[in-house]
Amino acid sequence: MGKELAKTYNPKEIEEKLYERWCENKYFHAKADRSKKPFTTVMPPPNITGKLHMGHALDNTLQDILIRYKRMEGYNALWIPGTDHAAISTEVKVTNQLKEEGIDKKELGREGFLERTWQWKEEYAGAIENQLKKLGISCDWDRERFTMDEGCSKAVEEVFIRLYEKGYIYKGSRIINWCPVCKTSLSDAEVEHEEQDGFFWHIKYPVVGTDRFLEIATTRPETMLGDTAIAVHPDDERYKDIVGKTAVLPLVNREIPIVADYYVDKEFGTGAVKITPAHDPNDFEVGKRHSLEEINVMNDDATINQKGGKYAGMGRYEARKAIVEDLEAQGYLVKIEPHSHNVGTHDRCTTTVEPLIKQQWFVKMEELAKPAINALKTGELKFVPERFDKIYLHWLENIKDWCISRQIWWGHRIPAYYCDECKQFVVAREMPDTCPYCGGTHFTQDEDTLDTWFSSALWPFSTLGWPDKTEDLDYFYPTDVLVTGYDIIFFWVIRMVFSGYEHTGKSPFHTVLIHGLVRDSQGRKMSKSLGNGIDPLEVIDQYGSDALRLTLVTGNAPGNDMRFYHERVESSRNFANKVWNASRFILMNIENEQLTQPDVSTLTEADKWILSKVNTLAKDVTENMDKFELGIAVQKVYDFIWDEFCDWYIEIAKYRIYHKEEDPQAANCALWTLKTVLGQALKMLHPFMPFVTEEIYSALVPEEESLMISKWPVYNPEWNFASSENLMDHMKEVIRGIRNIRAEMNVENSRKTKVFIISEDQGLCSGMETLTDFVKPLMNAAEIFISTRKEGVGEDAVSIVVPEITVYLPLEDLVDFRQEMERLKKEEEKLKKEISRAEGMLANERFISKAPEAKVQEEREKLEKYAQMLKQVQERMTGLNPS
RNA sequence: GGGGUCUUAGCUCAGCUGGGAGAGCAUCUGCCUUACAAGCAGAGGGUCAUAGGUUCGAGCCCUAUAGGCCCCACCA
Repeated sequence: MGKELAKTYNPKEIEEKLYERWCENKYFHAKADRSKKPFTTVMPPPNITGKLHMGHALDNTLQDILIRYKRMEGYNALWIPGTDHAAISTEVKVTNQLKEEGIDKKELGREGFLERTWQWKEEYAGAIENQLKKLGISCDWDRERFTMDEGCSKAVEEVFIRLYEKGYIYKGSRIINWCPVCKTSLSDAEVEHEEQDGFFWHIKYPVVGTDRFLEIATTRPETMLGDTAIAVHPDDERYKDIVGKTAVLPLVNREIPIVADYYVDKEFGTGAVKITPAHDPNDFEVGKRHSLEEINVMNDDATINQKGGKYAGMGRYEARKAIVEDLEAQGYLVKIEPHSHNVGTHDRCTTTVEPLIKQQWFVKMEELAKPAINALKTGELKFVPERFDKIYLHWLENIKDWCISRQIWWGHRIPAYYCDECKQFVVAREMPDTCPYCGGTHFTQDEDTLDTWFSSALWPFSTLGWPDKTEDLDYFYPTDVLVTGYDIIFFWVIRMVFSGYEHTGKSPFHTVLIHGLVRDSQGRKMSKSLGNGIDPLEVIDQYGSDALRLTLVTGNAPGNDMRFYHERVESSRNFANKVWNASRFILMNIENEQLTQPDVSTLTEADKWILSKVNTLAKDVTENMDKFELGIAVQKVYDFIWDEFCDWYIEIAKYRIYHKEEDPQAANCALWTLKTVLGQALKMLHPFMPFVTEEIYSALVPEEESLMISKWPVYNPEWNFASSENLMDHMKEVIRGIRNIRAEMNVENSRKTKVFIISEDQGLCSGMETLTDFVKPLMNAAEIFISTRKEGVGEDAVSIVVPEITVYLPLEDLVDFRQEMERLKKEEEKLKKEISRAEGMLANERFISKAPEAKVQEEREKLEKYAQMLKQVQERMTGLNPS
């Protein structure tokens, strides 16, 4: 900060400069150091699919607040950044980019495509890094990682092999979710279910050997080409006699059995279900139970294959139409009913997923899930807020085997090698020399890659060097807190936890801090299709990084979604400016001053009051931070700075500053207090608004290296001044009362009055006496008289009653006795109401006996206070009475 | 079908373990008072969704109800 300080805070001038300075000085870098306690967190790696959105800004702001706070508290704070290769998402993006250039990815081939995708990665990871830097986040860039870098890839391979050797990974032919556009299998978590309007087609199947027909209802008539049975409920009287018989599949003319299975719901549809084991997960299970044939009638692109006879080559919806037409023509279609049902779609491309039977790799989940479930029950892991426990547990307790193989190129290739001779495979770290089954010497690696979450599941320890036993791993792991949105608990958090237990024997973190989504001003999800996304960079450009950060962390409870709109950022920006200007005032006045710490005895009541306040603030804010109540914490700092420090203390301190020549010692007290309190406040504000605070602090305390590595304030009982706080509370009441009356009576600002402050409390009087010079401008007073007895006040004064004090403002010509009486009557009424409320409570025996003593005492004191005030009001009314 | 969450000032939301309802924005009234008009001082504005219950005491805990949002689930 130079001598010429801008009147308004200009973030652009300082943000980049400060960030560079922090980086150059390696403040973000942490290395293992046994003399300090570590605090570790890993960044949820953003996907390299595009630029960051507001959700990332929130996620990283929260992490930065925590890490900066812990760093200032003296922890060896490590925050590991990185990006995720985002397998399918990225492959889709690159494929589309190629398509725009008129290139089919198959033309490029695997190697060419991967080369192209690595280029993409370089470009986007770089852009993401720049965005994060604009946000001011203090992660250790020296440790930046990527889920497909060498170390992470090594961890992935190691995990795959270990789980395979343990029997937890297996290859099997099962029904999986298939995306016909991406042409890959998907895990259950990647399928989104959405309600869609469709139809129920009722079709009748002739029962062989009878003249009966069996009517079934289906939402997907095209799958009938693969029907291998009809199922009814075993106890269904309607169908009991035909169980065991066969029916003829219309159009196909295949004879299929009628089986009984408890899966069927008698009440639903017609009570008879066509069974297509190859195209429906439930039917697949039924098929297994009854040893039914599995007929796959679809190709990978969801067109009908040659098993579908005349429909071969048609798309699934085209085939549906043709089949329905044929059924109708041949008299098998009974009716069509509208019906809405859930359709599974691929979360990355929204294509309707097709259940298909495929050879895939799976992770057996039952055993892995157990310690992850236990972690929550023993408290080794906790969610903030707690309600996400249930979501986590419910998912884990119902977990099914995880399909981990993907038929795409971008990802970690499965370390399984097939013998070219006997086709058996070997899972190994390297391509084997000879086949253990047939002695063959030529192998081909499995073409498939792994689910993207397979590598991110290892993120908390793969980034610290695992599987090697590194010093970093030993020192920084397990990490402490994971910050992420509730939308990826299933995908990611759960998988990190069970992976952590399986491979390191520990939960990868003890706390998961969950946040919600950032929505637009109307509460809608920000999305590309709606075009309602707000670019964090644009907001930073307009209002500054600190303003964006403050906006994201205030006025929102953990785990809840928030709405984002410009007015909120504006008010955050205004706060940054407020801090800037208050500091500017202080800096202007301490320039060229040799401030010394005054003896406590020379401090005024006002100084002690604000010092006491900031001291208590440190305690409160620390407590909130430790409970992850970041929004509450920053609110308290905000209120302190704006309401207490700026609006009261600075105003009170001005008198001594302006009279420095007359009393340099008094000025020293005021300036020292201003500097000290501002310093403390800046520290507490720093995790939230790092730039403006650092910039000011470096001017305020130039002898210190940097605010971000300074010590977090700690509560000190010696700086707690209860009586000063009490005195100032009264003084503020008096001033507010006077301002109030003046505004109400339209007294011009230029009209300074005498002020008489009357209180029976001698201590209060002498305390106030010490402040008179300071507060004169605040109450627009010409002179202040303080006394225990009412004297020298004429009746043509307005009175203001506050606890223990009556204030008189001689406003002669403005005083209307009738009006003054009215006002006092209203005041009297109010007090009487308060008194009767307190009396009512205290008259309640059960309140006296059951409520805590402190509460009862509190009510007694209130009663006393109001009674006293009532007396003051009534005395004044008698005085006013002309009689 | 199961679970979660929300309903508080005109708007957006806080309100920690139950002890006299808060903020920001907006509105109204004065102020360019030598840090700040991105500001200062003052004001108005709420049956805390509804109905019960627990309690000396409920915005907060319990049970229903209504409406909104979200997640999970194999009802063809």
